[in-house]
Amino acid sequence: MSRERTDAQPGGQAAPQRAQPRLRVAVIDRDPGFMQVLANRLGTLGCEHRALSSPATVETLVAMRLNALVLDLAVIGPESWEYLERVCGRLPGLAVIVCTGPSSVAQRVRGLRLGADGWMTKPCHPEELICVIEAAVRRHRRHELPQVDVAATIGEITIRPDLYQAYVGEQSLELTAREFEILQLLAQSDRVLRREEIYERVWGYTMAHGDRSVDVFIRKLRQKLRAISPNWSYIHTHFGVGYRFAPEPEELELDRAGRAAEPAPELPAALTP
Amino acid sequence: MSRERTDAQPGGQAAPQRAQPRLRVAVIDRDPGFMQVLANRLGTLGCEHRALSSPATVETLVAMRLNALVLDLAVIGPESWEYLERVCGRLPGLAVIVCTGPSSVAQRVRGLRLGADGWMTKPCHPEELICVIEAAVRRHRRHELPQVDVAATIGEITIRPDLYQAYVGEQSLELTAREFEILQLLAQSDRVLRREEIYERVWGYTMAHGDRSVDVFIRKLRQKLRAISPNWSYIHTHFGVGYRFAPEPEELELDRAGRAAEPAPELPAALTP
DNA sequence: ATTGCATGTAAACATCCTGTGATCAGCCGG
DNA sequence: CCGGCTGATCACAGGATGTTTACATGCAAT
Repeated sequence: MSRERTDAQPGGQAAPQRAQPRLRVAVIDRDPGFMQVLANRLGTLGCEHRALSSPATVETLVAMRLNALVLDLAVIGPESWEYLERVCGRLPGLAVIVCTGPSSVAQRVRGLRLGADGWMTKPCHPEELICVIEAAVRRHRRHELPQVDVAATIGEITIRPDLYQAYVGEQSLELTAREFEILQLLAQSDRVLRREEIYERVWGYTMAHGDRSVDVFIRKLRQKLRAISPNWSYIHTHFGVGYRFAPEPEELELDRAGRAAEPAPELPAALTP
Repeated sequence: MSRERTDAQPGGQAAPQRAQPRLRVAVIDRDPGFMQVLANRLGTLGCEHRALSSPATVETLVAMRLNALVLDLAVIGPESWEYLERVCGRLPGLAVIVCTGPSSVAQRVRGLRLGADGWMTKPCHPEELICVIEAAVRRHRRHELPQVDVAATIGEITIRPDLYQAYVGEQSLELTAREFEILQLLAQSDRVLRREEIYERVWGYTMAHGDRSVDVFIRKLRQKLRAISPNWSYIHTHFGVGYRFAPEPEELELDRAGRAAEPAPELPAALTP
């Protein structure tokens, strides 16, 4: 049997233009005039912005939950390349624009290769810089899952993004915020998700090697799911790979001989010859 | 039957990284020298590239299944803005880089607002342009994988990258992660693969001399394949060389005289349906 | 046919992966 | 300030997986 969903996602996007959360931008620079003008303009556009006159630690940047970072390498000093690399490596979802004084082709190439999304040479027009930021963020945003705000029922579980909670009938699963986000992500994907993928999408930055957080949350989810909806299994482990969400009624019936393992869910479209 | 496959993967590591299909880039420009240099460099990087000296229709661009488009507005002429808008609107997944002569801030702002992902001013260094292309494409690719991983059926078995598993009909082969990766790699290649090659692509590093791991896994694969799909043979040994994947119905009846061995698979030709 | 490798097969062994429970630190409202 | 809740991290155990070894078999060249 195929999984039942009450609300199909709108195939093409378009329709549910949900108000996008305001852009969060940080600027690491020291030119007061430039910062002032930029701040004004960003404010007008409705961005939350923050100005820093010295490099922030990666952890700080993570905590700020930014969409974009504008960076003058001159402020960072000699270790600016490592800094850039660290930030881009740890926050793959962050749009990083280097905005700095005159540079050589080699420097620009290096910066972009390390993960920067754009490079503006000072002096530059604030409006143009803002456009570059917007262009970079636009790209990043496209990859966020088309957050569907409509409720969906899968198996016995109803997911209510508007309430940040899941239910079986009237009964709440009492999920915490993070638990809910993981459940929602899994339920939206029809495939095996690797831990790194889950972590990156939910936590917003790259998973450290050996981190078990995802496992622990999966366990909590299973616990709550099992408690409220026994004789269904929802989250399946793919050993050495990751987890996959698929509601399946418990087979009370035992193995007829070699047990046929779970059949392959049918393919989405009519691909394949 | 037509097997669909992607182009050979660019060498490089494998295990943690997923194999990415080659980049497809088109350039609309008229400067022969510039095009030449760019083409060389793109070729070296393993990109498929195509040069156009006049604007292509949106339909044409769609048909080319591009990842990135480099565009000199001067080539388009007066209606370049509408053209840019049309292309960006219709192909939101395409990275568009405008690479054109001197311009005003207002023009660059306009271009970026219309949806361009980057703006390079000519004359520019080809390497820098390429970095900008890569930066623009980078994010698009990050989560685009599910598209690429289409299921393929070869012989009796169906390979489902989204589930990290292979099936015959509804029945799973119960492959482990590594077994699946090897099967997938073999099935994607239409040629004999040396052990070292297999090892390097799947394990991600160089095979130690005398390591038999690949053999052992091939054995396990054959075992599972035979169990679930008898009277087909899939993995063929090339003595002193390596292994080759090719589904072949078992010949029950034997040799007419010297028996013609397996007929040579038709030559590559322009494969694909 | 005989010899030297290359490969197939099977089992023992070592390692890694995951599930689980417990503990600890930070945050917020009372 | 405290208590309750959430999320991070740890240690351990059991099982699944991957690696290595040893021996049997098969191929190719002398």
